[in-house]
Amino acid sequence: MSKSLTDPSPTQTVACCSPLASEPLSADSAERIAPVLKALADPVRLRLLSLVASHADGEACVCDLNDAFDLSQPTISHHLKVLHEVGLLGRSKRGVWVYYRVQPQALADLGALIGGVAR
Amino acid sequence: MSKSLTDPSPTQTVACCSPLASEPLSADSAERIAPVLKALADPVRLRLLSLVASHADGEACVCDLNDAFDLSQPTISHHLKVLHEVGLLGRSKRGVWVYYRVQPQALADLGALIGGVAR
DNA sequence: TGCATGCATCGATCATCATCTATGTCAGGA
DNA sequence: TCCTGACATAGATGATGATCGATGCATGCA
Repeated sequence: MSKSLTDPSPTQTVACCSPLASEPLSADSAERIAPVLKALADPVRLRLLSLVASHADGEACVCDLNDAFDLSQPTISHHLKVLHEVGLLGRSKRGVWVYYRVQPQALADLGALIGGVAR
Repeated sequence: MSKSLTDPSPTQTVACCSPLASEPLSADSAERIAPVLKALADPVRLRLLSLVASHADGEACVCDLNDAFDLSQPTISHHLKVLHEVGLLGRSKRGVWVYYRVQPQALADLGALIGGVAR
């Protein structure tokens, strides 16, 4: 409710755990990881994240993102919020515009957790 | 409806795409990837996959998995079916028992897609 | 000060999902 | 042949989620 606009990691990342296949996941860890995956598990959010990640300077304005979808502005805003809340996207406001950028470490941690690459 | 019990990859895996952060994901790719992530994005299914993956011989009997959760047998069966349908778990029946095993390549592909490791 | 623009929040709606109980199916043993 | 045990399927229900239109809140400009 009182989060700073520039807060880089609103929630904990997934850097907590060894890869899925290396040892049984605790119930607690699973409860912590699932929301991050759930945030990613939507076609629109996947494309949003990918768009932001591959944008010049690694960040993108909401106005640009809106135009890439046939969805209402509130819907895009909602999806960006979901990605921001789990720590996959950072957010900064400059003037009237809001820019989102990926958090590379969060993405790398998640990839390692799933792919089994040593942490 | 007519899937073989031993079918190793009921659906396409995620080996289709370059990493999320390397270029904007197409709408089609996103629609294909999201269901796999959605299958993973549940605490119970995360633990199930992890349990199977870290089990001796890389496979586990449903009876063992049931005992690890405070959930009904049909619920566990449902979750296993979800993981199987997206190609994350393989399945084989021996006698009265059914064994599930991870599909390492599917997991690796997914990890690379997210983590950005070159495919 | 007043207005337009960029984005977030609110409240509603329809769809999807996790879970349950009940039941079906199939294999093995008495 | 009948029964038991292992697992899947069916149908119902309460919860969560994706989306929208309406509205609120800043910022910058005239």
